[in-house]
Amino acid sequence: MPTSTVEDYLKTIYTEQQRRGEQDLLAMGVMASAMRVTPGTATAMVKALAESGLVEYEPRGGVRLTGKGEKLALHVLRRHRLVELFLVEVLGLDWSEVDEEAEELEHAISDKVLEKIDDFLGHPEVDPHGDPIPTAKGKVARRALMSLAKCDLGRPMRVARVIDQNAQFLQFVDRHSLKPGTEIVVRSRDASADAVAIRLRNHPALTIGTAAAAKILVEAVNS
Amino acid sequence: MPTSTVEDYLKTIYTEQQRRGEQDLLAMGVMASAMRVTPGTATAMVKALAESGLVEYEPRGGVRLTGKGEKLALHVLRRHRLVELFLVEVLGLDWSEVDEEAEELEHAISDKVLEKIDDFLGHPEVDPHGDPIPTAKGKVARRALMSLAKCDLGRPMRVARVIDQNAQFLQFVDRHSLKPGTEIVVRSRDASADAVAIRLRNHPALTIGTAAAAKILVEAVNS
DNA sequence: TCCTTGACTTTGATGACTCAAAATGTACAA
DNA sequence: TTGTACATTTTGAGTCATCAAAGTCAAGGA
Repeated sequence: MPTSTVEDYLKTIYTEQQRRGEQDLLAMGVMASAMRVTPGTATAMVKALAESGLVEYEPRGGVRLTGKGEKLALHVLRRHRLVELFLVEVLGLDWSEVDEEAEELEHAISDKVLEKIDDFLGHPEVDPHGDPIPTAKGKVARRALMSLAKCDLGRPMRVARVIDQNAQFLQFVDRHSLKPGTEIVVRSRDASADAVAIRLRNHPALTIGTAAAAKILVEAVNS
Repeated sequence: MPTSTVEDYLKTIYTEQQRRGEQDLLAMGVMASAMRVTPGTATAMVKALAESGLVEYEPRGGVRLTGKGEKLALHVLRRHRLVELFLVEVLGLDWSEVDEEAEELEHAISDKVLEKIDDFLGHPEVDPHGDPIPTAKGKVARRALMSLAKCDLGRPMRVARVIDQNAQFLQFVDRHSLKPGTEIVVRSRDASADAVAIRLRNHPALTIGTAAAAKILVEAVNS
């Protein structure tokens, strides 16, 4: 019976932690802006989470999840991602809008319904954006992915994950057929121009900025 | 952006109003117990709803929905009932458990998802219990139904609606194949025994109490 | 008419979550 | 060493929904 606010804080700590590498402690300023609350609010909430044993909090240091907190965060993430996939696959929503919808639904879905959805979808491993879906036991499949900003040049790759839930960006990705599953080759990079030139089968050449390229993760095509 | 509490109060006022005939004003005591809060809480909330123009409140008289309040109540009911049907039809939950699930989901579903569900289900008119699903515009199809406690004796009827969300009762109804759609004949009633004897094709004779019979609504089989 | 009873309302408090703004701590630059 | 700038924490306050318990009203019986 954690409140949905608590669930949101834990989810945010987990995902921010992932996003910023392993820096261990997450600063309160980052917390506050990720949660879109004032710094004072973040401090207060994090202290409360620490009281509940869900996080460890070091004053003026930052916050990190405990085992218990991570378990709950992963459960929330499982709900979020299964719901996203369900909305896309079954109800036909666009992948750019399901994050927002799932934001609410993830707090309202019981375990029973969740597992029905999981069965219905055939126990998928990733959501529509390529984000891994934690198992009911809290295991997350790890994949070694590279971004378009860093992968080998000239080598055939496949888009595996897009790390940005912004609807605008997702629509851009879709318009250029860069959704997970697409095969792609990075032709060249130009650091000065901050640009990455890519090529897709049956598509005109495309050049995107490094920041955008960094948000598109690929894996080597093994064949 | 009404809170889910507000939505629950409005839904309760609407359904209680329906249940108790047209008595116009709903007493605060009824409100309080239907919402499972103390009388003081009900009074306070109803006053707040009156401030928002969703209900009319007469101190020591009771409460009734305004047009605006009824519209919102019907929208909540639409969400609730479409979700129930979806859970039964698509995810395969038992009809005895979907009311509880929908209780949460009804507050988390956007209009966009709701209409996708409605499309997916083919614009159904009733939920798994036979309760009418209001249209997006707030129209409720009215049907002239009789309960097993009052309908004609010996005449073929079809179960159309079961007015009780209690899981135990719904399971009982299911066990005896009395779900909506089933054809049924009331053989006799015995006021002293408080009993109603019924018969279904391919089933042993069954006698149920008047209170249970009153919760099962039927319509004449027209053929 | 008066009193009792039961329904209802008011009052004072609480818990969760939030903000604004004041206070504090810290790290780096001079 | 001493400021100062900036991140963080603290403080005081507000909203929403709730309860417990005290207060009030109104209707019917004596």
